[in-house]
Amino acid sequence: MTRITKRYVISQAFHAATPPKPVFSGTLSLVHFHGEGRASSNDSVLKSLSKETNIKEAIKILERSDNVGIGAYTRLLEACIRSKSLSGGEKIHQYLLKNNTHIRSSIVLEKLTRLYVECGEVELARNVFDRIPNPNVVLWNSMIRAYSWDGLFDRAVDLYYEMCDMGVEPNKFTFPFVLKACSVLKALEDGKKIHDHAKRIGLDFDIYVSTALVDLYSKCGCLNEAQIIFDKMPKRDVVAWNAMIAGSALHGLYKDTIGLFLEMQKAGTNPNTSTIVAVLPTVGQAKVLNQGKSMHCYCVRRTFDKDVQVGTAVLDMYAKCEQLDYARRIFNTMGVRTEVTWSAMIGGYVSCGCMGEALKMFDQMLLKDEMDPTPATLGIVLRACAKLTDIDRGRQIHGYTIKSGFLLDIMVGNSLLSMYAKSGLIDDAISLFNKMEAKDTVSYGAIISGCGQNGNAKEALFIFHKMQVSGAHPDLATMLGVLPACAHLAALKQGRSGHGYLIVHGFSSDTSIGNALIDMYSKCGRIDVAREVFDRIPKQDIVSWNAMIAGYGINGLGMEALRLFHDLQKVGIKPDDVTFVCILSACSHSGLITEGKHLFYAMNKDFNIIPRMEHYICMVDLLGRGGFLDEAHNFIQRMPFEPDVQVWGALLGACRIHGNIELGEVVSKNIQRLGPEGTGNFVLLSNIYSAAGRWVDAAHVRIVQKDWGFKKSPGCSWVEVSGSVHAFIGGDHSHPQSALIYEKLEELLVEMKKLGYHADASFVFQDVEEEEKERILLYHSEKLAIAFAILSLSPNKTIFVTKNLRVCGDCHSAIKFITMVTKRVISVRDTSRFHHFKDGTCNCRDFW
DNA sequence: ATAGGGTTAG
Repeated sequence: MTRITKRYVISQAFHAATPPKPVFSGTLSLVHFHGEGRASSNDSVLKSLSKETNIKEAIKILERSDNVGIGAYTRLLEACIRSKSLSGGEKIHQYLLKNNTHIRSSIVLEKLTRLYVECGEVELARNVFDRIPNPNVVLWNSMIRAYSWDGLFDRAVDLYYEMCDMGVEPNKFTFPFVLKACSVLKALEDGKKIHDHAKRIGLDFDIYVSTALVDLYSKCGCLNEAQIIFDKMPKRDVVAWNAMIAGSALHGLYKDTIGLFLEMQKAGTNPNTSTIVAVLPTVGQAKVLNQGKSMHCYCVRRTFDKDVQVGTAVLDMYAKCEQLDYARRIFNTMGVRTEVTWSAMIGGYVSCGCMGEALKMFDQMLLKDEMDPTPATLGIVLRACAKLTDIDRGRQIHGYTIKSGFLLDIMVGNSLLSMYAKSGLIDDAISLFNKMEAKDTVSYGAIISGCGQNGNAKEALFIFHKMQVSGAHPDLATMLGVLPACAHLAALKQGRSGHGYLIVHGFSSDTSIGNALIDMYSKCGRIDVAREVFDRIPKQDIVSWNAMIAGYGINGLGMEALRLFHDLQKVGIKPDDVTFVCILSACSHSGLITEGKHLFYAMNKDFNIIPRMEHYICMVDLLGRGGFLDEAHNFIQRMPFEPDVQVWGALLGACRIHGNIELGEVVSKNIQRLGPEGTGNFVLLSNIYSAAGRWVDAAHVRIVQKDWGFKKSPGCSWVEVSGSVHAFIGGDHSHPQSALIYEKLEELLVEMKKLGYHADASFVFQDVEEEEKERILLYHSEKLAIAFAILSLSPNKTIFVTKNLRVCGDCHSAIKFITMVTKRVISVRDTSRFHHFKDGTCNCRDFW
């Protein structure tokens, strides 16, 4: 799609730049006609030929003349070629066919082939070409070149092989054409074969052939190979330098590119606009503003800046260096601006976060005549829609991509996908994804991370498997979507196999990958492996440290988290706001209240980080869990900004743990005042009432909740057994081994009771008989998952169960008994942390 | 010359 658009633009430009020319104008071939036949009839032919519309006339005259030799036709055709008169040539062709004259003559067929080549009619050219018994190398060359010009690169390469098969030896003009085609196709293997061929003929040192080889190898990523050929060139012109520079720029090698740019000038070759246009993007990528400025000066000195492409490249460089004012100034002073210029400017605003300005410019662009958005423009604007979650505009653009046909452009499709996914419209994203005909690695990456971010990790992993079957190759970014999905599901086996894949493909030393692995392993309960990964990351960044601190936090290893926080300061990396969220919640989970309070104040005083809502949530949680309910309440009231639902929710949770009904009621009034966001809080409040036996109040809360239209999401627990995830909801009978599972639970209950277990009825939130309560509790999802795991996993194996809500208090105590009865180690990950149960205790020290 | 998927908290 992109290609078609570009060609459309180019042909428009061509028409605009070329004034209508009288065909057969000037002195062309007139002289030749005089040399042959009878002067009188030829003279009249020539006269009528001076106008294209008179070709028919010319043919009539030829028809009337006797003994018109083949030369007259070939010269006529030659004239058509020079003036690119397709219609004239076609008329002659038709005349020859009709009269069956000279139509098998090689010389006529050659001229016709060349005519069609020059007029861009490749298929017609090929048709005639195939009738020539032994075309010479020049004709083969122009045919190959014609395919290349028309974008039919694969056919250009095919034709080269055909030519060799026919025993025609390529010359120094053949190689540049066919190598160019290989370079565009990234057909390295073909390119190498052709390179060998050129070597055998001894043409590989020709400046044009060498340049084409440099271009081929550098575009295919073999920069060393390109450099070797480049170094061996006896002479290098600006095109050769540009090929080398463009190759290194393409791979984002800023230093090498600038090095070549300087070297070129030292060698006495002046850069041209193509050089500049190749170099500037790497300057922008590397954000080296000073270098960019001096390149800009160079352009001004050589008046390159009048060139649209150069101007656009300079503008883009400033935008990438976050110098929007410079970029805008360039934009304003440019005499000519193309769609690319506008797109670059809009893109600059988007990456700098100025969405309003970006959308304003996009609207202005739409109002301009003869200025239509390109696929790239739409991609940029969709990114803005995603960041703003401007769904209306996003959908509008979706409509436009359908109408314009741009939806077939895979990048546009991917931008739409990620716009929907990031706006939380995962169903729209999935349906678009299913409709997309061509899907690449990026499409899969977008939908996988989209599913993960929208809480559908299972679907994410399912699509990941489909991706591998489809033959698309997961890359680094794909895995950065897959690993969090594994982490969410605690799917250790799948996460581990992902880790293996990353090692095999050489991605495992990447920092972001390491960070995602730390998170995955620590959420799968393997804090030891997480630490190993952390220690092996060659260049840790702040995210690595944060992930590791958080990992210790949810595993109840607060002291380890604090130790790491102190190590962090020793290495000289500055903690960021997220670091404090991690360390404060780590303190909270381990009951390290003094340390947490200290850190909260140090955060502002020593680290210059102003606490955000998230930090207040952590602090309320820390104080509340620790039993300092009034202090937590005071803390909220002293907040410098309005606390949100989650802050009050943290306090309500603490009221639940410590059974404080009075404060719980105050808090829940505040929550209801703040609006409908706090679904989970209804459950908490109702639980507080029912724990105290106030069934009527509890029921009332449930009724209000219902009236407001909220559903409590059912508790769900799952466990991974030999690579597949088995999920259970409370009282669930849908599992194939259900009967065995319930039998096991009854058996366990008997043993647990012998050791002193009593079902804690305060966790049953319905007013039913005691025995019924015991059953309800016994069939909680976490207990079902544990029973299934006991049946399925060998006794020496730790059982990992994951739950979508907080683990229930009765289950928490029951699991302790289960570890005593079965002598097994059980870990439960709930929404807030890990509970590692062993020998009748849990490492959360009942701080759940 | 412009463009797509990405890790940490709760």
